Amino acid sequence: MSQPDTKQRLLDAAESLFAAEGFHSTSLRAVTGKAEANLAAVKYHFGSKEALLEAVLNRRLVPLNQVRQERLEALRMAARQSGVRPATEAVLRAFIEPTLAFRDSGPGAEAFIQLVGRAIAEPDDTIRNLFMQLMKPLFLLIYDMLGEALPELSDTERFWRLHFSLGALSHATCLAGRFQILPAGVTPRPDADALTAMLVNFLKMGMEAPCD
Amino acid sequence: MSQPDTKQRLLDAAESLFAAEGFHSTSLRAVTGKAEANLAAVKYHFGSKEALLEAVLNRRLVPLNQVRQERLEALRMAARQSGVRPATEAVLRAFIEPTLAFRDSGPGAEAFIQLVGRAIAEPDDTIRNLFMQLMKPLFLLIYDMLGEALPELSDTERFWRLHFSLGALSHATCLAGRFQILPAGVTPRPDADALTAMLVNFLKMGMEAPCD
DNA sequence: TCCGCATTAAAACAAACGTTTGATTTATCC
DNA sequence: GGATAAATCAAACGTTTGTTTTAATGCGGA
Repeated sequence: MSQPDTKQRLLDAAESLFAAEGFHSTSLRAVTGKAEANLAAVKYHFGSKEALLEAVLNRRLVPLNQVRQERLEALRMAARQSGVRPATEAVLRAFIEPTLAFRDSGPGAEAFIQLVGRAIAEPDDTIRNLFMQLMKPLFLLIYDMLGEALPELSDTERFWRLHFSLGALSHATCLAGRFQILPAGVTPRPDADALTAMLVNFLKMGMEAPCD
Repeated sequence: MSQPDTKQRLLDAAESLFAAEGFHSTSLRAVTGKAEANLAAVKYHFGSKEALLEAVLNRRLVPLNQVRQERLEALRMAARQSGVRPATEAVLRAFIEPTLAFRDSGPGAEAFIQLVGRAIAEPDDTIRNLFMQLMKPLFLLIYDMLGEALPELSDTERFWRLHFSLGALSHATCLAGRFQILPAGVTPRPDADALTAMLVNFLKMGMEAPCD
């Protein structure tokens, strides 16, 4: 049980608890308890609770963002070489597919995606800035690519439609099967492919909606 | 400054602070300080911090939900009497229009809508259940009406598309102009009518997207 | 005026929090 | 194998938290 490093165990425990209970509601004693480590280990390995959160975010978000960025850049290159605009669906898929595929890559990853979904709406400025700083280049990139895919859209429309899409995505990932309300005949936990298909299909039409 | 009742001032202060800082991050001392009331007044008037949150939610959400429910019910009646299915756009508008109009009805209302946007993704089960219990009838109603508007949609598709829509709405209300990233040429704070138009226009197309 | 009730006020409660210290153990290298 | 550094540990730090108690205050009716 105690095979990985203490540092890794702390990251795993923090990831799981921050996702399930929220950052402020999770005590360091709960983290070190779950990680079977000493309370002071957090200060030794990270320095503070906030630095621990930063490490949790960095560990997974940097590689994930790199994948998403590569897919978007590849799309941009293909569009420039072929001379045709990138398809809206392809842009959305380049962002969403790696996100949900990563979510299904393990229990820690699923918790992390849930944590990220919450970070977007985080009230605490320090935490939200921590997250937004990591997301800003990617946000501007997909905002830019949507402008290439939909040049007739006004900046304001494009900005808000992107936020609507991010809201839909983060809500879908945040819920993580914890529905209070579940009507009959509903699949509560579709896998990554099924959810990606539904989400991209939905957002593509919204993105391409004509402006009144 | 201290004109309204202590009870009202506590509700106003709690609403504002819970929305801005989050429930767990807001201390009762901050609430009573802002309300210019004694700390023990919370226990006297409400009983506990959680009961204060419940009162904050009830004060505004019950009347707002009643308006939304009435508009949805009116739509259902009109559809039954005319024999034609309700329009998807009309169903969405019946829910979203009162929500955003209410948001613009005052600073307290805006904070409240922000608070509600957060409550959907709240990690704490007690809080989320508190909120979901108030929202459940309305959720089932709009889920039902979307089924009337889009009978060819599978239950799972309808369920998830509704959640995508709620995610987009809650994200848009939660942000409340607090953007970290704001590209040039973007209107950061559209009024209720403009945001409603953009949102309904976006979601209508997503809702009506053909299934593969 | 005096009584009774609703409200407010000050103070303290135990518990939990993030943080820090200093000693102890474990591992690494010469 | 002994010295040096890394890592872990128990314990306490001072604050802050929600809650509770008890006394004081304000106020309307007999």
